[in-house]
Amino acid sequence: MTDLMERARARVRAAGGRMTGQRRLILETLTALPAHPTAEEVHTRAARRDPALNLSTVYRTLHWLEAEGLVEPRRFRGHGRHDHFDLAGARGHHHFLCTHCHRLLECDAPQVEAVSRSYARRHAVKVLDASLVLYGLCAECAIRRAPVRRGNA
Amino acid sequence: MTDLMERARARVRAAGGRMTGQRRLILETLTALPAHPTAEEVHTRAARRDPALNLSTVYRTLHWLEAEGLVEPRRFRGHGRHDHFDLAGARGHHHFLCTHCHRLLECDAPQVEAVSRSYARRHAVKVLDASLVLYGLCAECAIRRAPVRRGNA
DNA sequence: TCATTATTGCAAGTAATTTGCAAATAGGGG
DNA sequence: CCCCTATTTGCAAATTACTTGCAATAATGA
Repeated sequence: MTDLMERARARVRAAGGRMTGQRRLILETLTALPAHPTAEEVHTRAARRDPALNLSTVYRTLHWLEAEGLVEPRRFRGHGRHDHFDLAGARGHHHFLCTHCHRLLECDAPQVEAVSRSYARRHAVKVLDASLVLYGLCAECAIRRAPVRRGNA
Repeated sequence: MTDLMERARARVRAAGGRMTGQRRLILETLTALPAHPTAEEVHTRAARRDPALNLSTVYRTLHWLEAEGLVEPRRFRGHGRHDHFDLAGARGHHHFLCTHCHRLLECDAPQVEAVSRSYARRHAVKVLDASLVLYGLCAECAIRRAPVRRGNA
């Protein structure tokens, strides 16, 4: 059905693995859930459909997806010590994190590609991936919460 | 002496706290050590001068520095579950991480400032900080390890 | 259907970090 | 310079987030 499911199925076959109900459920949950869930969040949500699903299975599946390059673990400021799992898509997948409400948004920043190329050229390195995280106040918080005051008597 | 030390001293006074020998030692260690040490690394190095220094004191001091905005905890791919502590400097402090040797380098990418402004304008948000991490092969690894092959019979 | 072997659930284990608490000590007041 | 008191420390135990061993379960190919 989903792209993720298809890709995962292909990897399973290729490796002589098995597409179990748990894996299917976790994959569906991953596409249903908002981006960047933690393993806990995936588990909690998936457990609504299969209460017997174990948290270790979620971790194991997530790690397997990571090894297959379909998912990428990340950690964001202000979100404790939890790993968040990001569907690994094309390059140029960036984030905006509101330092007030801690909302985490996907963010387009196509210029990052050029920044990488520029850096690679200047330092003779090979850049394979890039991740930009912007921190600030989201539109809502920027309104509700007066931004930094300019000059003040 | 160092900027970090001075700034820390100021915060201590402002909060009616105390500048203990341990704090001084940890601050000096932070400036002496290469960038991004883990708490363990700070502790191991500092313990050369004060073997009685406890790891929890290092953690506590690091968290205090974090609260004061002088240091920033980060986690990098391929570096396990350890937090690395980055001296929080000016904006525009970015990183290059070699996916082969796991070397972590500071990286200049002045254009990020412009990317942030552009994003802020387009999405009506306020961007306060930005962090770019580039992944790839550092100069040495790019040589030793043949990069991705172009066309092949 | 059956055998094979990947995958799961469970419970115990780890590693990094945090916390409670009594002992130690910085730094202001005298 | 010494004392007083609140801040900080060291230690050990606790917690958190994640991992692993192993016997039971179940997905596939024959």
